[in-house]
Amino acid sequence: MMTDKHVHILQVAEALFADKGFDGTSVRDIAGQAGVNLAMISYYFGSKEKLMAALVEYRSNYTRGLLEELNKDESLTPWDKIDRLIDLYVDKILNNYKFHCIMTTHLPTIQSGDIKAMITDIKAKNYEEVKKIIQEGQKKKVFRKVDIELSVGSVMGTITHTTLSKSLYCRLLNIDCNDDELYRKKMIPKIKTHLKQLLRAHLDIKNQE
Amino acid sequence: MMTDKHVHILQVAEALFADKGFDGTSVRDIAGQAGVNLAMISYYFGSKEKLMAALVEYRSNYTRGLLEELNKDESLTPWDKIDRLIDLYVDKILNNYKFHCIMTTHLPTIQSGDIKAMITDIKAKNYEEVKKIIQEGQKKKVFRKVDIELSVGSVMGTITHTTLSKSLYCRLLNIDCNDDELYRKKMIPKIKTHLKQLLRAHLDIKNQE
DNA sequence: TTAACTTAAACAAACGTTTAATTAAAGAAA
DNA sequence: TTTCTTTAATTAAACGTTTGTTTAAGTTAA
Repeated sequence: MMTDKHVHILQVAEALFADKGFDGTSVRDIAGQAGVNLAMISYYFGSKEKLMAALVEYRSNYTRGLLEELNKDESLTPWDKIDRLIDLYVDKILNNYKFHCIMTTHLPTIQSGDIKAMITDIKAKNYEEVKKIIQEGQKKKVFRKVDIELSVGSVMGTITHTTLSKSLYCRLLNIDCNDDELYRKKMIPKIKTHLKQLLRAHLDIKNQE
Repeated sequence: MMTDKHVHILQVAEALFADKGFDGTSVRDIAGQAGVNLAMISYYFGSKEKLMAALVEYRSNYTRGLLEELNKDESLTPWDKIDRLIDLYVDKILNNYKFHCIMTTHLPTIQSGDIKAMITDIKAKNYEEVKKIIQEGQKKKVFRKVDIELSVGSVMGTITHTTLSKSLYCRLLNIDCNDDELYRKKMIPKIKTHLKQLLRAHLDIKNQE
């Protein structure tokens, strides 16, 4: 059972893991910052690794639902779906960038194969949903032939890059690196515009060569 | 002074950091795998963090030289330069992906501000070189107006994504995840083709809307 | 009264670093 | 070359912390 206290601990752990990494965060850090006794973490989750697994599961159930919903909507054109897809991912990642940092950067360092397989599963399933959108566009002769795996990779990679190289973009755009709110406010529309322009050129069947 | 032994330790540390992260790798691990005494790491580099700084410097001097050389070559058209740029980065990152993993994923977890600033500096300088290429193409009316920062980000992000989500791509392409050689052999041409197609559509002034 | 929750304290193991003793190498004087 | 001296390189052992986890006693709520 997941009480409010469980969730609170997960949220604190999330912020710490994102900031200092899995190994760089001690169970004492988490307990201290969450205001609970040290032993509660083991009592609640079993171990530090299982806490991580619980965090991943807690955060990952949400996205797939949104993707499946988007795919089912038959009133949308393929171009509409691409635009919504970009909006969805940019918002999701930049607004939960702490969790996203963990998923992309810190999880590979975890030695537990179980958790790694779990993540790959989640990514693969989300990828399949996006693939359907592109294939539908190709079937309707709106999109041209492209490398689907890497087209998805370019979208994900671009967004990830803006979270991983945040300090670089802050410097390029003259933003104070500690002002998260401002960074999101400036970057979210910028990334959306760029990705939509990029994919419009990339997918348009009129740009066939 | 950098002896062969220094370099050997750096290479061992690089592989371990890439695999298990900075905090996840102990100085004892490094010493053991490198076949040197534990105390030698402190004796040679001063501390674990300074070893990391030495590693970054050792690996980073190379790339900028290549970029500057590419930019000076006036016999190349902007499209040629884009193609060479992609070849350069894809080869560089996939062939040194261990180091690249450290740069992108593990370094943000290091608490030392000095090293972080060092990395941001390196990235910013490399970015400036790429920016010059795109601006030259725009000046010659070959490239259209695009978001330069994020266009570079899409290239870097795509390549990074293939190293960070290696296990996902292995599954999608039915490759044994442990066979690094095969992964590189299949992915390098695949990424190059995709990125060249992507940028051709993205940058071409004829696709102006 | 029973079960779930919470705690302070203790556990052994692993951590990065330092110490002090020893060996190897290099240079100068014989 | 040989011997002596000085510096550098290397080592095993120990340092004091911090790590994740467990224990056993205590509290709360049903």
